[in-house]
Amino acid sequence: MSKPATSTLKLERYLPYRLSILSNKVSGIIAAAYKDKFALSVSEWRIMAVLGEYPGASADEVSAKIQIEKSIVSRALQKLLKRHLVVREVDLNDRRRQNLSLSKTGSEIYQQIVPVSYAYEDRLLACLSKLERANLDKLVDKLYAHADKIERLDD
Amino acid sequence: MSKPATSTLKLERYLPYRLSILSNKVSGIIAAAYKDKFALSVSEWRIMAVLGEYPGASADEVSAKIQIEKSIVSRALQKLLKRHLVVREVDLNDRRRQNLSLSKTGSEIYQQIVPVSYAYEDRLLACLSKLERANLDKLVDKLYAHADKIERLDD
DNA sequence: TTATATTAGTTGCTATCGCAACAAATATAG
DNA sequence: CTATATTTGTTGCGATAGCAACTAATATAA
Repeated sequence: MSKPATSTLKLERYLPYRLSILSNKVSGIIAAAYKDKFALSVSEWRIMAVLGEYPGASADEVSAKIQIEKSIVSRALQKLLKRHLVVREVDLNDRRRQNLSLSKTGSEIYQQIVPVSYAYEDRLLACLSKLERANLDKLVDKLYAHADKIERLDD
Repeated sequence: MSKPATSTLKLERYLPYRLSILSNKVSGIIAAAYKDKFALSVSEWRIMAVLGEYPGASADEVSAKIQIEKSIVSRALQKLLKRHLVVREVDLNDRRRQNLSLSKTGSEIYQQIVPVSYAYEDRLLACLSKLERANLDKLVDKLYAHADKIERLDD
């Protein structure tokens, strides 16, 4: 039996769409919390998160890590620097490079946000069993790696 | 054993972040295809997708369906109307409302995009077994429903 | 050395986002 | 009926996104 000449797309069952809605919903909830409690956008918070994990990273490394365009990282950094949440110093071995890290205040805020973030994750994952969580993790990893491959093929 | 006073967030293992990266990657790949082949943004395509499934929907209904702010829908519609991909007519029973549907040209483009969209989905899901796909579907559904609940609690 | 290419980061520009204010039509309350 | 509230859709405006051009520093090649 051949396919009908005219078909429709069931948006609600279409995985790319479903991922996008789910991700926006989840990010939206957390973004609101960050914004309310710490006056940070998701991008700003992610930059701080990278610097919490990798002190001394450069803007370029941050950009690559969180897959945010370097111009956006640059402007988000300007805000974080102005608020003295992040400090930077020119790398003496390579003066193009600027090493970034959380300031004392930045670290304190970071330390406050980490448990809040994990609490949101826990709350979100509360609907899944331990096995389901492990499965989800595996599936997302697989898709992630595979999407990377597709992306490279397309270029 | 109590938690250490200082902890870091492993961004790469943080589900909200992972979902966001995965979703952006997937959407980005498909967005590029829509843009190249049909000069449509993802929002524009989604509007067309809703109208393909539900001809006669109003802008508000489209907005609710795809969870895109009504101002964005309004402006995206202006473009689609200008390109004559969508037509609209004032509802005679309620003149606030405007019934939207794909034009003849719009339908033709829609018919071209549907298989392309499914092909991308297939290609993305090629890395998963049938069982894994079913699992993913179930997990996303669960998270989706649960995130909705969390969202409402927060308001 | 000098010329060229690459890399880090910033900035200009345009398009989009998303909230809030708004106008017009309709629904509801008194 | 009149006044008020709600609903649909548009628009103003500030914030953000993201491409591309740019500067400055470094690396590579001749």
